[in-house]
Amino acid sequence: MSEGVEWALHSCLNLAWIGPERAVKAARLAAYHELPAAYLNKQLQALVRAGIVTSVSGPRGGFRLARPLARITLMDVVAAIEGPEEAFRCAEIRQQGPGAAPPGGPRCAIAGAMGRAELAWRRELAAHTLESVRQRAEEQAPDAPERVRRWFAG
Amino acid sequence: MSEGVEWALHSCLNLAWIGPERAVKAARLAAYHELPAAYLNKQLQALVRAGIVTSVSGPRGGFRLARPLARITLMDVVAAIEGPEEAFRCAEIRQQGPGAAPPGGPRCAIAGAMGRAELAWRRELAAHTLESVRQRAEEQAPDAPERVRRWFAG
DNA sequence: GGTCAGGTACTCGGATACGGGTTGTCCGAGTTCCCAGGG
DNA sequence: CCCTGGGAACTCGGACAACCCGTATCCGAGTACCTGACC
Repeated sequence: MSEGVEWALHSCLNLAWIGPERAVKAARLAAYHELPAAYLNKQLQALVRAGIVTSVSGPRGGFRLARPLARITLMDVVAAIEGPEEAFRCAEIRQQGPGAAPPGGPRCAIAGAMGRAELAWRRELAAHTLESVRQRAEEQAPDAPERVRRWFAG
Repeated sequence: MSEGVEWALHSCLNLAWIGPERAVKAARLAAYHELPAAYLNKQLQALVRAGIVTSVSGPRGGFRLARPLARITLMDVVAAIEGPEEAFRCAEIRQQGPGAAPPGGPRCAIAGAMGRAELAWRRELAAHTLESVRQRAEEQAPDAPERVRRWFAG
């Protein structure tokens, strides 16, 4: 899986802690974790296309969350970065060569089983919102929100 | 995910239908679905290293299942081909840059949430054996075993 | 003093290179079978 | 006729290239702010 997913998730949490008052530019979000600024910008563009964050150009521009964390699931972010297609793409090789199965039949049993597993993964991702992740993070490190706010303010 | 997983799963089912009496060479397994023979051989080597199939060199050589389908899970095959490492590899970026979290603390909440989702995926894969997949496939196409056996015999 | 137009600086957005990993191919190591020769 | 040794053919196993996607970067499009002049 692309590491851009991890960057996007951390950036969303940071944006939430900073607050919706002002937009934050990509370079500053990147500097907080020493990431390549231009590349993080590219990932944030994907979040914009998915409607998770909004962007403003020009001075005082940057990114901010499009909706509260409670309405953003892990699945939303993963789908925005990785794309909507499934990880296990069945090429239907059973319909190739001498062993070709008659077309029009039911779905390949292998594809079905792999699909169910991937569905479990997606369900788990869709069941957890970033709000729950934030709560857990604040339980573990209660000073995290304040520290983020301070650094991005200065 | 590597498409070699799909090839390996189909090959295991075919090996089971052919029966453990004689070994089947990689080129013949590949021809059944018009796959590149040398590359399928490479994937089968991974299954050998994982102990899922056994190999014999020389004339009359080839591959055969190392144990019954009931003792081979989808997880076994995926781990053999894809490797044991997790798909979501947390680079711990929160410990880099000005926003570095104090080391030694609990695990990153994001990594935890993603890890739970991936665990659900792995649980689902580990819960289904190839035997259950075979049963389902035979329900959908009762003549599949006989067709496979015929083709590989001739 | 207030208003407006122009210029400037700043940031996102998409088009453009680079590198690592999956995909694909090849030849050598090892084994089995066949065959000829000898007892 | 039976046994044995050598050779040959066949298949796996790992080393070697090609292609593609994820990584990284850069410059142009668009916008807000500031400045200066004008009313």
